[in-house]
Amino acid sequence: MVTITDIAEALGITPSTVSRALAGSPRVKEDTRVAVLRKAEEMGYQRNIMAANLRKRRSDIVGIVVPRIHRQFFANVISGAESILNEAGYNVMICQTMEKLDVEIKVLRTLRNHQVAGVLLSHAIEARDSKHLAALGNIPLVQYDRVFFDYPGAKVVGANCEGAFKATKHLIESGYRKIGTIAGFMTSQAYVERLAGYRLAIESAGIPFNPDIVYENAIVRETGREAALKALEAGCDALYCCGDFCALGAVEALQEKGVRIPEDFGIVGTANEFFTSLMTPALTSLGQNPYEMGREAARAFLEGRTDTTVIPMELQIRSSSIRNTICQK
Amino acid sequence: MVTITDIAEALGITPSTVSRALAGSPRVKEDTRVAVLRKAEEMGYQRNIMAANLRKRRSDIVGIVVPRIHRQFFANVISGAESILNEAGYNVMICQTMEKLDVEIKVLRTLRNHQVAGVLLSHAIEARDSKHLAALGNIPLVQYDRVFFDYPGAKVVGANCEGAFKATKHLIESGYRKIGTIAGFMTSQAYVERLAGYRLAIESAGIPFNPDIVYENAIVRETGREAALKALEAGCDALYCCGDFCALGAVEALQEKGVRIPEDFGIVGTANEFFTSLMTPALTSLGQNPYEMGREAARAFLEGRTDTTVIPMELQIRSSSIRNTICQK
DNA sequence: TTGTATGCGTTATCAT
DNA sequence: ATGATAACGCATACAA
Repeated sequence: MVTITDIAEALGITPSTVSRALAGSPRVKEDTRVAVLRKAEEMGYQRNIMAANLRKRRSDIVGIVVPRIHRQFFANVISGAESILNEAGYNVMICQTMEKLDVEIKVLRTLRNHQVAGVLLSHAIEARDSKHLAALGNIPLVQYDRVFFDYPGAKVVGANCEGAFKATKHLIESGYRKIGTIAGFMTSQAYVERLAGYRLAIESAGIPFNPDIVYENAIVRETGREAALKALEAGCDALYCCGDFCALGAVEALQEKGVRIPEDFGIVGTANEFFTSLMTPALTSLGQNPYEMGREAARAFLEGRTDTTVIPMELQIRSSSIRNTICQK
Repeated sequence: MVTITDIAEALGITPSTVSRALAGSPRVKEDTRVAVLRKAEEMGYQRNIMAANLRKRRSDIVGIVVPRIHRQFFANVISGAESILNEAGYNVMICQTMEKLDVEIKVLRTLRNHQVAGVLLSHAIEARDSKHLAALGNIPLVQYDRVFFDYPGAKVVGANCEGAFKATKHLIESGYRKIGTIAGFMTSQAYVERLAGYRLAIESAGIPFNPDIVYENAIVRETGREAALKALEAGCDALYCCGDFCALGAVEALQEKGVRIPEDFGIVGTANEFFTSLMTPALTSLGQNPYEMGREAARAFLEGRTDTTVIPMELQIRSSSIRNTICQK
């Protein structure tokens, strides 16, 4: 393992100068700079990142915390963030919380112990408040997607309210009459806002908001099934779903009951996961631009922002929400 | 930031003893051990991993290199590996190569510079040989899924030959006659073996192997489409596909041509991605047990193995390869 | 522009 | 069982 001292000796100068030359400091003569660079190359020098980090009391790693890596949404956020961070010379450490609070706490402690340069976080469903985030100390934190607004610092969120409004309005315009919603967990602001957007669309259309057809705490396939069956019993003919997995469950449960989609019942999901386009019928879904969200979160960290950035959401209209012409009349 | 020196001073002992106590060394009296532990807890001590790693000349991080995080297969490998490594006190650094050789080289250099404890790698498609792996120096390497057999060290692979054999045999038993294969890249041993398994099944059934209906270099959706159209023209009535994405492309291209699946044409994919169960018809796929593969790769690292572990593959039979009774006659 | 001196926090070797 | 001391490789404040 060749060190800056080795290079210094080979060149008859001191490690300090080598260090400066390697760091591109202006306080070093051009000649010696090129000499150092060439020698370093020649000797196969590789900077010891540990030593540098210890000295600087900060690592070159940025932690990215996601609930689950399996979701296309988060995989895309990661890729987006990585694209920006790598360019800026940072490396990325990806951590999954599996939606569990205790894992999230453990993960944050690990990142803190590693003295990472920053953390991009979308909290676990189980995390009901922001208390545990303080464990990061003064490490810059950017919250994305699922954020706690009461915690200071940069945030990058989707236009949840606006998006859910568009999605619900689309269902209304498709001719559905009694539109319920699978609403997720009210402990998370993102879901609260989606519900608000849903409500706004409903009321804007002159329909009274009916809390009986708001199905909270559902987000996965199985709970989506249960919610859909309740909605059917309550006389609904459409559902705006806060996620694609619960929407999938809803579609399956309804189809098993002989309900035709979209003729009898309209469904819209959220996230625009890859599988939605392969379902029968293909699922209309509210896309969240995760790649762009990841890039924005990374930029927010790099620029030391403390404000909130909103990423637009786009409704990808497919078959599950379009009544055929006969029904539309 | 509280250090072992702080704890030592508070207790009137030396940093050495504190270090030993914290490390659980047997060379320290029980009383002082508990005293140190309690004091550390009380003062909110967090070990500085940088310093420890610098001193030990080795980090507590294991690098996991994947071509793309988006694939369910790799997401599951990661989760499996993580489950074992976290338990053993390691942290994980996930790196995507995007299937590019230059990115893979860069990533390996980064991991080396970080002096990671080990690397689990599935190489990029673009990597045609193992030359660049030497850049890791003496960092333990475990190759998984896509491996170079000419490079020494531990390997964890799927039972590709056996799996492809089962998949192809299944198509034969379903009554298909002219079975081609979308075969992937012959630069990768995994695909070579799948092709071998396919051939073995074909020949075991007394059918002569026909290289004209082997479609190489296809692996993504679009190339799968192209291969399927060629297969159709060549008179095939079934395809064993080395991946699920090329199988998806094949299904789509055939359906657009009015070919009915499975009645007219049988398809089997590989990897058992989530979306395969949602397609119409649902895609039969050869599952690779990625979670288990990740766990085995992690164990291979922990135990310092240098052999090859084979993970069985399981055929998940769905609609795309089962002819209805009328056709079967 | 370069050199000198020091310390980042830990672990390991040696001595006691 | 504990202490003293050095070293891991680098970066910076200060001196020249």
